Amino acid sequence: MIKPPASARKPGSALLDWYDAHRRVLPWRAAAGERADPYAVWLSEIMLQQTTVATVKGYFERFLTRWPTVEALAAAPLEDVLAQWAGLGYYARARNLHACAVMVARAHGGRFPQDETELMALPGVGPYTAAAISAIAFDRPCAAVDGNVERVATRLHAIEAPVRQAKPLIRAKVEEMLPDARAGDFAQALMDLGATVCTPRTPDCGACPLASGCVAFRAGAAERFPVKEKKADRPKRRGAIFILQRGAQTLVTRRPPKGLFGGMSAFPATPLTRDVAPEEWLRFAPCEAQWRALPEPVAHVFTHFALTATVFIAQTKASPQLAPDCRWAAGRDLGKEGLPALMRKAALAAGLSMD
DNA sequence: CATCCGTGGGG
DNA sequence: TCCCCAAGGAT
Repeated sequence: MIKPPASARKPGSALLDWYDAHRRVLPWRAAAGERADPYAVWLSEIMLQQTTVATVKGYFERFLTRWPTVEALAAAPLEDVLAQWAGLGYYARARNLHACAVMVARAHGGRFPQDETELMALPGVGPYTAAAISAIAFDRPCAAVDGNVERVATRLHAIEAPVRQAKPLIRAKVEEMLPDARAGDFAQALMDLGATVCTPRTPDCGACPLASGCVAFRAGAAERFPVKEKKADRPKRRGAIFILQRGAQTLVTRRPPKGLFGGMSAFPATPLTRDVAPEEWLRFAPCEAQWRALPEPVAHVFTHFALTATVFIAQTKASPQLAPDCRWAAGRDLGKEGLPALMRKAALAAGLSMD
């Protein structure tokens, strides 16, 4: 069959041709012409929220190996899921992941809904993820608008308004592009294009299948889009982390179910979202002990603040009075505790082996 | 609706 | 060093 020249066809068609030639091979992505497992699509989409492909790959493989089905994941203790998620960040995603698995397994008979609106009712599934699952797993014509697609769309139409306000317009523009068939491929093509060609800094417009219709490119100003709002400056905060050892054991706590590191295993610490002056640090120690501060604090940058945490270490022989959410972790199991990256940094600074 | 919520890599 | 950001969602 002879295809008409790309210029005479819908832009979505040129994009699909490009996708057939340049699509990325990713662990959660089905082979060309095959449909992906909805469970794998959902799992990958949750992990990929605000997280790079390179970082997600390993986590995705480990999750899928350990919990091959949504029923298996639903049957797992939340603590196991959180431990497996440790290091990925945004831990509410892991809590919602588990809650969503339970909901799908119990209320939906183990099958993910195909409809965008029904998907959005699931924990951790918002407008983008619902559209992505519906399109990729079920080939429904939904506009999955993520950061990549926002960038592509704002360039195509030279949208000057800050993306924050332009979201409805962007979605409308993407919906206009939706093809009659291959909705899943189209959604992934738009994201691949944004990730590999229509990149934030130096887009490769010469390789772009949509360049001929791109207003920003014709103006020689692709890099100017999307227009961004000013970012608030990151406040600096101080705090302390307490590592108490009893023989080969190390004291860990369970963080409260919400907030920073919600539900995660961690070392006792000052309230990390507050700036706590050095004079007050020892008030937050889990017990009385000969606390010794490491000479170099641990620096850790969160989305909305930068933390400098002094690490205190102490040994104890007796069994001190401890808060009820504390427990002793075997030294050789500390690596399996599933500690957030900050806590792992602290452990390494203290010379603990994390294997 | 602005804020909260992690982390690691690249320019 | 610093800043940006990467397949956002919940509240």
